[in-house]
Amino acid sequence: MAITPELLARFPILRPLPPKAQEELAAHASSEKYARRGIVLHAGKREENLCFLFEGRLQGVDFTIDGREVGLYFVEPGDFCGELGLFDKGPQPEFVIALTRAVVVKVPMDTMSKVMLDTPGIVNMFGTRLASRVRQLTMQRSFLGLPNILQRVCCQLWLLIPNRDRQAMQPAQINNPPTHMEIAIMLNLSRESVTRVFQSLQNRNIVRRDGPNRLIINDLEALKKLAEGEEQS
Amino acid sequence: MAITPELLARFPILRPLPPKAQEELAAHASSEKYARRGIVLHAGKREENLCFLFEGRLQGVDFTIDGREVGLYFVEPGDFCGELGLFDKGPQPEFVIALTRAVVVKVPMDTMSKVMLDTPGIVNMFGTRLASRVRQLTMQRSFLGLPNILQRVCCQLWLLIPNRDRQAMQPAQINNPPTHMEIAIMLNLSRESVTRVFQSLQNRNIVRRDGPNRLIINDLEALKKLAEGEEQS
DNA sequence: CATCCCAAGTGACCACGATCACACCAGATT
DNA sequence: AATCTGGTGTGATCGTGGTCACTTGGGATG
Repeated sequence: MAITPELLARFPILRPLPPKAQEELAAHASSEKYARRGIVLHAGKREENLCFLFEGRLQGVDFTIDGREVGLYFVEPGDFCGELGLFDKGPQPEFVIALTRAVVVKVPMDTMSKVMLDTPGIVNMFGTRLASRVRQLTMQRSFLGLPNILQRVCCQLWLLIPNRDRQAMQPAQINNPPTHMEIAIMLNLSRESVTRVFQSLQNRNIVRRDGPNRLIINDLEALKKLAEGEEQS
Repeated sequence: MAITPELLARFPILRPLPPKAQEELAAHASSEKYARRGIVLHAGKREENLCFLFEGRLQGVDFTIDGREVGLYFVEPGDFCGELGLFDKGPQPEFVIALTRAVVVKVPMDTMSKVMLDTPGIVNMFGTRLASRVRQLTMQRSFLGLPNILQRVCCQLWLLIPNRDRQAMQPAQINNPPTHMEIAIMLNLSRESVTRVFQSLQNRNIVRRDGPNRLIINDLEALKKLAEGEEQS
């Protein structure tokens, strides 16, 4: 399927590129669909493409030696993954898996490298991006330090809320929310524990399910309080 | 104290720089000593310097809302920290604290930025560096997924062993080893649990203390086995 | 429509590791 | 010497959250 420069320009990190660069990238890009549980990036393999997520939700996951899943980050539409190889030629460290049906636009790494050489300033964009990835990993790590399970889950939920809603403190919705299991591996919890927390949140009318593909947050205020540990159990 | 270009060239990431650049950096650099527990980088503050560690050991730490310490990474001599601000102008996300007396060479961020502009290719070095930071955080995160305490501690110990010794599989030593508490916060454990694991390792003659500033690893093979979960409790 | 499958919900049980409360020791500090 | 401090060592206790075993329900898929 042909990718247009206009489509690429919808990704924040590509928008500032000069039109020529966007055309160049579009000429080599391709789109791919994934089913739920589809593997977008393989751990251990030198990755050849940057993967821009157009639709759906992805999750970076690692596996411990004994086979347990560890969740690292979520990828939402407009974001991308697989960028590590742009800087070092090392292999992709973790898997990236589709949590829902997903549409991904793939841009070959070497095309991107070429464009980066021609367009000074782009390197910095990707640098900035890496920096924010480090910040995110750091924050996620600090969640694991929380002794209280409820708090951990609320912190994660808080992060899943779209930015604008989070600031407006208005009832928000999370599309394609991760399953309990997928949240559990992000927080070093068992699936059952996450379920129990959700039960508790639903009983208090803080969140509500709206079909399988949508989670409604009724009471942002309360959620925030819980995330910050100002209220108990 | 005056910093010579030769001194700077001892840091791997600065060595490839052209002599002029090294001189420029040296002219603006200064060195600073820290006592144990001294704060090298302040979380939340826009950081003005890159901090190159000459001697001692540092640790990146974050604090959860309820005041618990969370350990993020260790910094060893030859390495540096505070590089996030090079790409975005965001604040330093975590504290960096001296675990021992430490000597740090500070290079002002804007001097470094200037040198980066003059010397294309350096941006990439720092990009590569950020990439490896991401890899390291990811790996550290995956340790937390391990259900077995002993295994977690052994993984961490394994990482603390100097590269050359790790490959040679010969008895190794760790200088200025972190305290049990400092290891504990890296692994989401209590200090007591770490102590008990060390007791167990010492009883099996896998590790040995040699004064307060040195830890000897007698049996790398056994440590590796434990880290990989091939042996129990 | 029947079947399958996977996510979610739920109770019972129990083990692991946190917590608490100590003792001990070595180096600083006076 | 006497005191302090911070790191380590150790037992007793207890609670949380993992594990197991099961049910329920809703979408897919044939």
